[in-house]
Amino acid sequence: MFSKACEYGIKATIYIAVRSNEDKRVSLKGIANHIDSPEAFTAKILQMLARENIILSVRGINGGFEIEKSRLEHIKLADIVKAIDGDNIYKGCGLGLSECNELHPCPVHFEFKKVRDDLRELLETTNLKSLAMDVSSGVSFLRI
Amino acid sequence: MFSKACEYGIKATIYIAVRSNEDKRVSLKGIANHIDSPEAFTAKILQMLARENIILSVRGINGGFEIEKSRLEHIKLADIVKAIDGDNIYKGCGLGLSECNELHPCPVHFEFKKVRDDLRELLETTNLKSLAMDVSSGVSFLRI
DNA sequence: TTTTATTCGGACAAAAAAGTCCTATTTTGG
DNA sequence: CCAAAATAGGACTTTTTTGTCCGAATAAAA
Ligand code: FES
Ligand code: FES
Repeated sequence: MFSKACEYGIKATIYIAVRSNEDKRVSLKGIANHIDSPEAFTAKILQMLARENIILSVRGINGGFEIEKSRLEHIKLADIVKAIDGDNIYKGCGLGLSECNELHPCPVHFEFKKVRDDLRELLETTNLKSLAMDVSSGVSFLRI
Repeated sequence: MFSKACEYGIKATIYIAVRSNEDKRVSLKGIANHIDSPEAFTAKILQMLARENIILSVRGINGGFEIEKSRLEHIKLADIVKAIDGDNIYKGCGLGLSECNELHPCPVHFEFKKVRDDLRELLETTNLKSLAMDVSSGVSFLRI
């Protein structure tokens, strides 16, 4: 469904959100440990997210990653997915035709489109704050 | 969503179904042309599908691929996807946790599960015959 | 000012997915 | 039987994804 990079990106961002909500900044090492991801690879993904202004990175001692608290509920899962995997999952044809086009549909188009639109809806409406709250309260988990 | 191999596999199988429904057997070359896929790579995928008894392969002159007409409506998209990509798309966690478990859910589990189950439903209920009919009647297309 | 803890970024390495090529095998028509 | 036409399958190559390493840049603390 999502690439590994995107999975790590989502989990990392949620973890940063959890800690930012407690006014804590978190280091790469802390992130990689909490989401159980390869550290150096995670660094690359965090760089992408920082360049896209989804997270904020701070260099030097006591540096790390954070997200402005007030933005938490405005950042959607879709922002992260789009930054890492692009929007093919929303827009692309499920059978790989060059474009998904109602007027030239592939055999699964009409059924597939529903599922894809539900996924898009999910990603576009789910915000970081609620995801972070669930993790904080032990309702959901980022690893194992 | 699906691997390239799986996309080719689905399209190839639908095309074989179209022709089988007209009591024709079709060659690798014919398939690759009609679904616009790399021939040698498509051959590998057809071998997999033949080993899984989803399609029937016939060697030698006038050989090719076919599907028993009476089976067309009993073969589901899910059979093809499972044979090529496995069942991770049905069963796996959307964020890559080692397993998708209600009792230890990832942050997107409850929303994601709905979409995933809809996809599973779609794949498990869509049969080859109806897909082939749509292509035959010009309602849907296998290439471009 | 120096040391230390941190991210950044480029180059590299490994693994997986996608794709190619060639020979062997099978089948049928001549 | 022999030649031709087809799939089977193993070895190989290319591309993409995933992952590692290390030095440079930065910022705070000592
Ligand atoms: S054309 Fe294939 S999903 Fe729309
Ligand atoms: S635990 Fe992640 S989708 Fe179920």
